[in-house]
Amino acid sequence: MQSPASETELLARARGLGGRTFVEVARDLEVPLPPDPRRAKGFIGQLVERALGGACDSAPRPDFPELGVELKTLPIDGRGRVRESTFVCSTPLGDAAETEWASSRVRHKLSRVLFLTLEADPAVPHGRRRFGAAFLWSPDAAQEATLREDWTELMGLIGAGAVETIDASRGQVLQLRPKGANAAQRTVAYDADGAPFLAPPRGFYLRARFTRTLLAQAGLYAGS
DNA sequence: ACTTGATCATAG
DNA sequence: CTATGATCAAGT
Repeated sequence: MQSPASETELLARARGLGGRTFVEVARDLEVPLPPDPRRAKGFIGQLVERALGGACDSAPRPDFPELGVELKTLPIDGRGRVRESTFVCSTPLGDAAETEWASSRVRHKLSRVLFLTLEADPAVPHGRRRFGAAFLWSPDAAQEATLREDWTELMGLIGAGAVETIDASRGQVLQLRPKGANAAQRTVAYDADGAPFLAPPRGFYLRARFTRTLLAQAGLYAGS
């Protein structure tokens, strides 16, 4: 699959997946669908990247580098509501931690996003679940201001050596949560005096409450 | 129903 | 180990 030449083409391809089941798309790409979804959490995301002609590696760049577009799947429950938060990127805890919102990875990741909704109703067998609507999003002025506030607060605490005081309840739309293989994983962080210590790796996530508003903004809100 | 903390797979 | 892709599952 060639990479899409424009946003229009990318969006058209994504919309072409709408209504199709996971098994159908996997079969077309000649990749087997893992038998146990619990052990294949990111599989559908990877499948969609391939189906749309995006980058299939794990390089720290947008999924569609020429277009500057990031692809995110959005799991939707039986009532049309977003079920899960959306992972954005890992959180820099090291001595080279970012200090400017304008050059932050969060801002770059979220500058242009293609959301593809998918069925995530436990009542539907995994293979029979279908892709849904797709829409492109960039933060408007108010959304960007809120993201910047959250990011600045969280990174400020990290810069002050207080990463361990941060829990997932902080942040209006952006939150910090563990992001690792398990709770025992550690990465290097720095305390207020600049001394290194080991801390669980963290990641930035968009709250489901927030992506739900994006769905509504796109005219796709099906909940009550 | 919803959130928070924990976890799973794969590539380089 | 870090990055990518996320969802699971316990607690409230």
